[in-house]
Amino acid sequence: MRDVAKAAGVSVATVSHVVNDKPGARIGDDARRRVQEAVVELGYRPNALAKTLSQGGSRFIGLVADAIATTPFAGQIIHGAQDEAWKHGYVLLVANTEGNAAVENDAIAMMLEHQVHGILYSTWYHREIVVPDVLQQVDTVLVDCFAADGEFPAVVPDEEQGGRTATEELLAAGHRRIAFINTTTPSPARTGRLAGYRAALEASGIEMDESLVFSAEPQQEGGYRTTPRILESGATAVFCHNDRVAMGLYDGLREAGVRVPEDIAVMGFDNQEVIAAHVRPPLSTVALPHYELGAAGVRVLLGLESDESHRLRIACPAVRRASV
Amino acid sequence: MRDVAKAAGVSVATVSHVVNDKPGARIGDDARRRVQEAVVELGYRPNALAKTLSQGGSRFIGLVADAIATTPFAGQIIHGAQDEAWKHGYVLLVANTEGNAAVENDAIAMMLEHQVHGILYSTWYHREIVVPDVLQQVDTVLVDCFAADGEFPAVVPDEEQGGRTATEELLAAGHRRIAFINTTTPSPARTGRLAGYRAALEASGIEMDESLVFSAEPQQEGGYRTTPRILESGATAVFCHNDRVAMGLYDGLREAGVRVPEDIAVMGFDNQEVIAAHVRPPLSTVALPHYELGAAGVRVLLGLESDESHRLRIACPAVRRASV
DNA sequence: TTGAAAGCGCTAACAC
DNA sequence: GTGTTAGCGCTTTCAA
Repeated sequence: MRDVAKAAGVSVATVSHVVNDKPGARIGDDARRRVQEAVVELGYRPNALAKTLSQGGSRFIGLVADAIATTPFAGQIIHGAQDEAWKHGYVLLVANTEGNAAVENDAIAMMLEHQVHGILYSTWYHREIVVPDVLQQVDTVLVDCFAADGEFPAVVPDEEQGGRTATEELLAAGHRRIAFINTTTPSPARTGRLAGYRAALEASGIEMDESLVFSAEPQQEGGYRTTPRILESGATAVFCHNDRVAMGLYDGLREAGVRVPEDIAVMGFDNQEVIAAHVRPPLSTVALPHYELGAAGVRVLLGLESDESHRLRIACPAVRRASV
Repeated sequence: MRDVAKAAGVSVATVSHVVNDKPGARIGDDARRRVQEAVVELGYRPNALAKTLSQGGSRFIGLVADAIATTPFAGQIIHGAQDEAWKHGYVLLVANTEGNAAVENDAIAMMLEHQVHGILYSTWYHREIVVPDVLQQVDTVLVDCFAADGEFPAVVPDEEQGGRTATEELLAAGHRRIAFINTTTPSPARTGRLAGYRAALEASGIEMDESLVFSAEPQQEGGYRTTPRILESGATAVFCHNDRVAMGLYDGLREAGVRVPEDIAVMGFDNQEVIAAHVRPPLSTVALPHYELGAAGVRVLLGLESDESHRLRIACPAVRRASV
């Protein structure tokens, strides 16, 4: 910057004013032009760190994720967070902890030392967590998770609406006898999606038949194993707790010679690209709004959006393909 | 830091020395203790940015990725890069461009302004690229991609060794008539894996039968459609260009009533978790070493590792499951 | 309309 | 052993 000033024959203060296009600064057209020329001439780039130091308060937002490597989900959260952060002139500092508490602490310490404006603490599936102590020291928003006492603002997927949506898709296709393969794992997803399923049936005036609700491990295996009972139940449509279960169900159905969607309609949940878009037939499902979760996270961190309840629920939209 | 100095009754220089545990600095036990107490007392955290400013040269490494959101692969590169960077006291600045050149330029500019030590430029699948101009201004290493003229150091998967490994797995299981479903897309993966397949057969003294090499789109659909021809070929084993093709082949095989691995063995490539580990039977495959790619990338960036050819090839290990 | 100078939090050379 | 001081690159009064 000094060099630029020298080259343009002005002071560093003037350079600062023109490169930042300071509002209340009257700079002569001539000086301004000379500075701009010098800038390109010398290939000058401001030093963001020095700027931060002198202004106090950086433009960093920290994002700590527990499973960047193992699922595509974290990637979408990062993507959403980053787009939104950039939009407001912030930059993401990402740390991957793979669930290790020590790493997590180091990561957060490192972020604090880098003067992050705030931290987004995210998990790869929606759940309740206990928040690490260090986070008390900094503005934090929970993404895809929440604290028991609600002491931190959180952004989560709207599981119930998602379950309702999935069921409604099936209802809209004319089905009345709709099975639901729920997960065996206690989680907001389990209770929320079930509540949504119930709500949708009720809204359609269909009486809930408990024998149509099954439990299975939330993997392919679970869906596969449930197939015989689905077939016996006389259901004409199945809402699966997630896409992987649906994939297992596909396997079972195929072995039994039952066609999708002609003989039975299938609805998934999660919209896991590699699976949903590419099984045969492509799976209709409900998307987990990871991108939006990340984006909304930075919005609440920056105070641009908020929710009285401290728990912002993001809608899970239906993704129609060919299994319904 | 001033506060700590005051509280401990010493100078800031002394504080600096003890918090950084400076080697050639003789500090009295007493003073050291007082400083440490003051540090915890006041909850002092060094300002990493100020440190950077004063030392010149930051501890940031930039990682620009083209598809964080759409594949789990980028996540693994990030993870590997981050672990390795941390090991050397560096921190990752991540930017996701989703292939958009403008975004990419902004991202790189932002990194430069943050004084990154260097940049890792990565793509989600192995390919040749033309490197953006800005990267001339900074130490760069290409990860999972390479420049035509080899002007930048690159770290890529060893496709040929991978193809050889996959074929050897099948050979080791006693197969002699091994089909290969290659991709239709020109790429290092296509030529490399084929070369590896050839090399493995040759090393086993098996004459190459060109009619056993098929071409298919690198998706489920491609694998599915190739099934009839595989069946006609009389092959007892199939090496698929990737896991998705294998997944499609599974579908075709199942419909034809052919069992894996009893009637035919299948080998994939990529080790795409969601697919490979969960199809039925679990798919044996060869892993793309994304984690290692990221880690090796920072190593060469930091000058810890290098390759005369400017193209470091990382091994693709076999992952044995139940399809062979 | 422009420039001088103080200060952001820290390190490093050197003096004491 | 420990303190003084001069920067690091920038912003921001305030004076000229």
